[in-house]
Parts: sequence; structure tokens; C-alpha cells
Amino acid sequence: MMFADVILPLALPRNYTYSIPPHMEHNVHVGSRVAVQLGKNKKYAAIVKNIHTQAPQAYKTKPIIDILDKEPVVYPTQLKFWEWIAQYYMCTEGEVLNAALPAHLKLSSETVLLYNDSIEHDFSLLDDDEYMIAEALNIRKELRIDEVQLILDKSEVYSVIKRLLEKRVLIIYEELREAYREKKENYVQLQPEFESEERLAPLFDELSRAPKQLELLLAYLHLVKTQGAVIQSELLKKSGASAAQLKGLVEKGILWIEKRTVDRVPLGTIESTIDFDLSPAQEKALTEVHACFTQKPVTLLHGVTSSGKTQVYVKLIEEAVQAGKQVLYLLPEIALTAQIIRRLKKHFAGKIGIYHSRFSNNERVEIWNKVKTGEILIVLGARSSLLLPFKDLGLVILDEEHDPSYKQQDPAPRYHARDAAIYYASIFKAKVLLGSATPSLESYYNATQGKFGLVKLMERFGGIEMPAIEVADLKKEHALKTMQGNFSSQLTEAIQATLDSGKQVILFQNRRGYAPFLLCTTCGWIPQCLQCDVSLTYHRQHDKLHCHYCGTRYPYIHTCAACGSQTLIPKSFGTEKIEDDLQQMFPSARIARMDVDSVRTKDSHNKMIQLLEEKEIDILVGTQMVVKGLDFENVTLVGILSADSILSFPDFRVNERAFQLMEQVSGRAGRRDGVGRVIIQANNTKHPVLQFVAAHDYDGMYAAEIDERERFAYPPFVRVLKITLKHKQESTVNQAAQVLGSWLKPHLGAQLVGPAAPIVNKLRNYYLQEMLIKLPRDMKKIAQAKNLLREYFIQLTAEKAFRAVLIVPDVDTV
DNA sequence: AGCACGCCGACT
DNA sequence: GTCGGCGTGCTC
Repeated sequence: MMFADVILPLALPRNYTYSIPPHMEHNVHVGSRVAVQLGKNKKYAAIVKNIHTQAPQAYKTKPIIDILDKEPVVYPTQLKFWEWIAQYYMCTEGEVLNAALPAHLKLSSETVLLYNDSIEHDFSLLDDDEYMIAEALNIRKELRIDEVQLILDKSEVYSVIKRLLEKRVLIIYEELREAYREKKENYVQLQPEFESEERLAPLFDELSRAPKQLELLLAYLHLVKTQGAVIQSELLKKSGASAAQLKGLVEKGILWIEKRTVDRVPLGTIESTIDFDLSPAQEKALTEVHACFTQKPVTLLHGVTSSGKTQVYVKLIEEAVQAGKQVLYLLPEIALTAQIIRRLKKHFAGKIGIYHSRFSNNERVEIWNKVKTGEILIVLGARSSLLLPFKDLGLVILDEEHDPSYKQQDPAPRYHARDAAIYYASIFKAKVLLGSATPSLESYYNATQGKFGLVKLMERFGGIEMPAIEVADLKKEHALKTMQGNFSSQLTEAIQATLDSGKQVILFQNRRGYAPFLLCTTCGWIPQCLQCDVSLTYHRQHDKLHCHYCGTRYPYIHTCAACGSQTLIPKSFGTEKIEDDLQQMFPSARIARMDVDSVRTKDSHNKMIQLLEEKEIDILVGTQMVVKGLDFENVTLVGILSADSILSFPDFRVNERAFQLMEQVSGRAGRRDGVGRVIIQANNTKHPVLQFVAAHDYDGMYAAEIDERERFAYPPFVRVLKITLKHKQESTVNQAAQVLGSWLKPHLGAQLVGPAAPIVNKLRNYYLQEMLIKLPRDMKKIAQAKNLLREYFIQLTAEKAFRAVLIVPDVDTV
């Protein structure tokens, strides 16, 4: 008897074993999806991880119901990668599967109720609920659970269904349906006998009494000539004819219609061109990258903003493709703009696929398959494209490698795309190039220690100078009363001068909304979210208070809940307020705001970038979003409204992050012609990070910061693992955290920090406790510690008081 | 993740 | 008394 260990798309602690019915033995393959039953009636598509003859001792297996794929959906390479992610990031393989597979390849059954026609029913014996369902089923013959819930207007419908099942009014059946659908299109073709001129000509006379049909035929002939193939919908649109008129021509045997499967993500066939030469500095960098790659699998390219790292990437991609290898080019989601996509497509048309969150489920399946077959040689994508089923990966380029969004935050697997990419590439013996103008301390440390290769590209392309940085002293301006709202005179004057010279301005403020909180000036009360321990942000756009943590919106509060007075005022400022103030101060300027609220819809981000490019916007104010992927020659002034809020974040990475953020924002200024200007507003103008930013001194920042990290034992000198405990009751999490802490302390000593409540100690009605574990950079010790943790997690939830406590381990937390 | 089992409150 | 609420344990 043969058995298969399968990965189910669930957070199960281990893989389950199913038996392979003898007649399927030759058709079940590792990496293929199989339909299996789990529990009493649920069916899932699971992925076969391995096949063996070892019958499990502890339970009797269920058989595989069906084989869903002739060809595996993943290679053993991916299965190995999934296992590593699950191990390293302390999650289940099912969770990795969930993140990796496109939704339409993940199937789970749905309960379908069928009307039992085989016997006569006496509906008078049924109660109200039963009667309603029986009646609906009698008419519609088929119902789904959510439809039953809708009819009865309640969530608990199981008992009704059970009673109807017992009374044999209905039959239950579990439907496992393939979700992916090929896209079909109707193609119009001329019957072969009319291909020749002499046969075609008489047709025109024949159709003289049907002018619309004649017109349609002419439109068809025109389209065939210009495009080769004619799609029905296009033909009808072009000719303005109706479907009935087309049907007429089909019935006359002149045209015929064929349904064909079409590509949702056509790769195009245009010959690609590499039509530029590298500058001497870029050429040198490329040579050095090559040299590094002969020694080490990973190289860090430290290139200042506008140094033209992308051109170096393009050359490397070209080489890998020439060698017949696949390339993965990773970018933070937000940096995947139309600009970069267009650029890459121009060079690699016909070979490149794009992959990010805005694709439909069907499109994702098609990209998945094309990567698997190798038809797509280059993938340009965000974090999740690392999980695509590459066949023969040769090179990974991870641009903006310092970007924290490479670390997945919420649902498991909480993986870091940079670190995971290095492992994934090692399976293929592929090379990894990390690129950044402001490398993460971890990567730079690895490079200086010789673990990674290091290549520097410190010259801006075309010899443009770095922008001049000025720090505006807010304290001083406040004292001199030269402030205009949140704007220093220095910034105000610079904006005016920039507008006067016809140039553009970008302003950065890292808080969205109008005001981060409301304050009762009588008693000091601040409105908070009912489900989270955070203040509510006032959004003037909707005149609502938003919780930025759980998304709940509340109506504006006029009366103080504590003292009853009507003295609530908005405090501090976000992007909405800045936008508002700017409009008052510069009434003739065209101002736009770019944050998650203003670019909610699919294409608005790209549209706004286009407007900026076309100089339809004079001043752009935005959050983090303005930092990435913008490259405009006409922007000569960048303003950072409040450096203090960036520098006062309670996190050991603040200084690094603040430097990266400010340096990246600065890079938006004067990238092409003219020297850019950057004005940073701050109260604490003496902050060391500001000095480093002003001097564009990455090495200085690095030296100061790495020293601190070593002294206080933070990454890159240790690995940080954060454990979060969640429970609906505050006392329960607190106790659970104390207990877990007391178990871990003897093993970890000073390596254990906490447990303690985080600053935001309640989220979505769950109270939180956190502890940090600092592990030495020793893979063996880390693996040991994780095993220890896993055991204690099980032990903790085994205690009945803590059964409902959620434990969330986050490895290498950011 | 479902879904069944089982123990408690608010209705007839 | 019962119905339906939700906490909890199990699924190869």
C-alpha cells in the first residue's frame, strides 16, 4: 500500500497522511494537488509532499479521493523552500502554502443542499424555518449555506439543515470545484471558400440588400488585414453592428465563429532592446559585481540615489537570460510603478512577467504556470513573487533591500523576503544582488564582514550633485514667531521661490489624516478606539474619526465623554491638514495629496505619478508613499515637515530608519538638472541623525549606529525573536505571559526581554503582551531555541486557563 | 479553517 | 422546559 503525506491549506502543526488507492498509484506525483477528505465532510485540495509505503500506526488513513493535476503545481525545490520557511519563521507548512499558491489553486469544498426528488414530501409537517428552506429548495433545487443563512436571516442554520436531512427532504453534497477558468474569446473567421478575390467579389453584390451586413464584412476584412485575428467583441464595436447582424452572416455561411482560449497575461512578442551604454562608474560596478559573484553568492550594491543602479541590473538580467536562467527582480510593492514596469518591459518584452497584489486570481494562476514552465524568464514583482514556482532561477535582484515592507507582518508566514531569497537562491545555486542607497545595517554589516560582496556606486548618473540639505530650526522660529502654522519661514520662502521658477515641490509628513488626535482642552480627554488602545485620527475628508489600527470609523465627537464640555479640538497635524494649509498659503498652486486614503483605488497611485510627471501638480504632499519609485526631473525642493516625529519612534531601529527615510526623501530632489534643495524641519536640530543626513554620510551613520547595536546587543549582533500573546481578557494574557516568561527565563537569562505590555496594548479587542528573545547568530543555537519555544508553546496552551491564548512568534521582527 | 459537541442564558 | 449562543477540540 502506498501513502502520501500532504500539505493542507490550514494551520495544522503537522502534515497528514492519506492512502493512495492502488489504481492511482502511478498518477500521484510529488507537488501535485489531490482532493482529500478532512473530518466528516469537508474536502480540500492538498499538495503531495512525499510518497512512501510507511503505514501510520496511530490512526487509519483515508484514501485520496481524486488527483487534480496531471503536472505538479510546484517543484520539489519549492517544497523544500516551504519547509525551510515553516521551520525558520515558526509557522506551519499549510500557512506557507496559503501564502504561496494563488487563491484559485487553493480549493476547499462547499456544502450544497439538493432537493430530494425521490420521495413525496408533506410540507405541513415542517416548522417555519424548515418550511422556508424546503420551499426555496423545491423551486431552486440547489442551495448553498450562505443562501440558507440569507433566507433565514441568521448565522446558525446547521440544526435546520440537520432536521431536514433527517426528514429526507434534502441531500447534502460537498462540492470541490476548480476555481480557475480559462478565458475564452469568440474569434470571427471567413469561411475558407471565400478566401480568394474572385469568390469574395460576388459577395458584395449579394449583400447589397443587407447594407449593415456588408458593412460588417468590410470591417472584418479591414481588421484581418491590420491585426491578423478578429475578436467578435472588437469587430462589433468597430463596425457598430449588432450580434444579430453578425449571426446573419454566420447563417449565410460567410463567416464562422470559433471559441478560443486566450492569454490573460500575454507576454508580447516585440523584440526587446538594450539600447543604452553604462557610464564608466556603472561599468566598473558591473565588473565588480561579477568579481564578487565568483567568490560569494550574495553581493550588496550600495549605490546612491540616481546612480543608475537599474541600468546595472538590466545588464545582469540580460546576462542571466542569455545563460538560459530565470531572474527574479523584487521591489517593495509601492515602488512597482508604471514607470519601472514600462522600463523593464521595453528591455525584456516577451520574457518578463509582472506579479503583485493588484492582479486578479485568474491572472495569477496564468503567471504562476508560465513561471513554472519557464516561459516567463524574468519576474518583476513584490514580496510574494518570491514564492513563485521557479524552474531554474539564476539571479535574484532585491532592490531597496533596506525596505521594511520586505518583512511580512501579519498573517503567517512572517518571512523576510531578503533573507528568504538568499536561502531560496542557494537551493538553485543562484546569485543574489541586494541594492540600496541606504543599506540595512544587517546587510552592510554582512558586507563589511566579508559574508556578502560589496560594490559601491557613489556617483550620481550624469554627474548631478546631491541636494543641499538645510535644517530649519522650529524652536527658534517659534520663539521669533516666524512660523506660519506648521511651516517655518525657511520652508515657506523656499516653496514660494520654487513655484516662482516653475519647479515642483514634494512635502513629506509621516501621518495621514487631518489630526492624529482630538483633545478636550478642559479636562485633557482624548477619544480612543473602543477596540484598540489608540487615539482616533480625525479625517476631514469624511468628517469622521478613524482608528488606524483596526479601521473602524466613528462619527465626529463634539462632546467630551469625560467632562461633558464642548471643548474638543484637533491636535497635531497629518497630510490632510498640510494640504489644507498649503491651499491657503499658495492659493494658485496645484496641490495634491498622496497617502493610502487618496490612492485607495486600483490605478490612482499611477495616475497621480503621471500628473506629477506631466507637471500638472505643483506641490505633492504625502506619507512614505512619496519616498519610493518617484523619479522626476522637475522636482527641486523637498520638505520634511516634522523630523522629530520620525526620530522619536520607540524602536531600536529608529536612527537607521530615520536616516533611510530622510535620505530617500532627499533623493527625490534635483535628480536630473539643477541642484536640489531639501529642508528638514525639526525642534531638535542637534540630533546626530540629522547631521549625518545633512552630510549624506551613510558611513558615519553606520559607524555610530553599529557601535550602539553592539553595546546593547541588537541586530546584526543578535537575532531578535518577538513573541506576542493575545487574549480577550487582560488578566489572562498577563498571567500567561508571566508563566511563559518564568519558564523561559532559566534557559535564556538576559537573552529574554520582557514580558511586558506593548505601547499599544489592545488591538481589535485583544489584549497583548510581548517578549523579545535575543539569540546569538548561530544557526544551531537558533534552531535549538526555537524547538524549546515550540515545546513551551504547546505546554502553555495545554493549561486550561490559557487554552484560548494566541501565541504569535515573529522571527527577525522589524 | 470548519464543524461537531457540550454547557449556559432568554424565551415560550 | 427548549432553542440558540459560543467556547473548545479534532481533523490523517
